[in-house]
Amino acid sequence: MAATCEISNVFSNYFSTMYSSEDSAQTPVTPAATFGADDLVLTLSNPQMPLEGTEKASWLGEQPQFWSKAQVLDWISYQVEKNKYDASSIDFSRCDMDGAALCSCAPEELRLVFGPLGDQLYSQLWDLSESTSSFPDELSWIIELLEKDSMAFQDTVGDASSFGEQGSPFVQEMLDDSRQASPYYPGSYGAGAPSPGSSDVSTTGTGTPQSSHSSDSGGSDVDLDPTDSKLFSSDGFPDYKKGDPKHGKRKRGRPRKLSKESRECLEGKKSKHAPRGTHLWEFIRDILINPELNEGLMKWENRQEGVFKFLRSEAVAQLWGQKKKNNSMTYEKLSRAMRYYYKREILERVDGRRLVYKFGKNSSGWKEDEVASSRD
DNA sequence: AAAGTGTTTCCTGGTT
DNA sequence: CAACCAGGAAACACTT
Repeated sequence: MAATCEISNVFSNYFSTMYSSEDSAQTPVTPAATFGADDLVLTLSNPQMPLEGTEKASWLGEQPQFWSKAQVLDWISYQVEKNKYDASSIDFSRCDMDGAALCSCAPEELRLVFGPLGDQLYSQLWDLSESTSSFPDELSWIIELLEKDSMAFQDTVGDASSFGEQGSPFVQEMLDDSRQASPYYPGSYGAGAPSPGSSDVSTTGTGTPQSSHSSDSGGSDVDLDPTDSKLFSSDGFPDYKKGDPKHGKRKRGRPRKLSKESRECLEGKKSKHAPRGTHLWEFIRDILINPELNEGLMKWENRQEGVFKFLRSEAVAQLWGQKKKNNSMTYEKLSRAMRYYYKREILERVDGRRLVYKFGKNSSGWKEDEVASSRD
């Protein structure tokens, strides 16, 4: 039980860190601070990573050959940063190439453009081409993070979970605030969210912290400037889910959030992040096929048939929300999206059983043999 | 730029 | 009664 909690914490911590790195989009080049050892994990777990600044690592999980020019640049700057290399000696004018071009470079060419770093880049490129070919999702990152963080969490989890257990709105608010104030707050949600698992069900609906009324998908938390979010939380701007339903008929459908203008303004440039295969059903699948992580969140009812069940529906919804940078996600909404899968036969209906779904013929990657083969 | 896709948000009504 | 389930509608973020 405690273990379950910790795992969930780590898991959600993973997501929050991973996706909060996106928040760093608008931070001015933070000097590379304190990353320790493993680069991959660091990219995630240390959101301060100056890195490409826009996303966690746009190039990750994709084969270098398919990288766009932007991804190539991201990767290069990542490598520069990682190696503490003096970027001034790089001829960036010659970096204007896409992945295919990059991959076709001979080591000497790379050396020409990047100097001593060239060799490093060349071998990294090879590693990546090999590893990414079987890198369908972020699971291995979760695992790595788990390994790294589980230690640390042993210490902190006690405190963290006690926060959640109290479920004090103040604590929640604090956690939220601190996250607002510092998007890099590690484990922001990790500490607060999963424990809501205990409180989640009871506080459903209203339970959404909603400090920043979020805004799904794109570099969002960032969309709201601090003042706005203050407005939102205190006196609720559109405040759909806050408590005054009876007040004035809401319009049907999804309410507008921020104007595109302000969003673009804050996003600055082209932080176009490709959803890249991370759909809800894949997210669900990934939790399920990772027994070390899904404990307490979901379970297989019938592995062969692809029947599974939500154990902590709200907690899963929260995680999904984190992934989408939308902390007002609820199981109610998540389940609506799940129901859309019936028509597309990504899921099959399992009636009469609450919280139970079944993968359909248009889903993949969950069968045991598929999982096994993707693992090595 | 318009369409299409995949949600997200809301809502009404029914079931467990 | 709360928590779910079913779907319709419409808005939205992104991609094509």
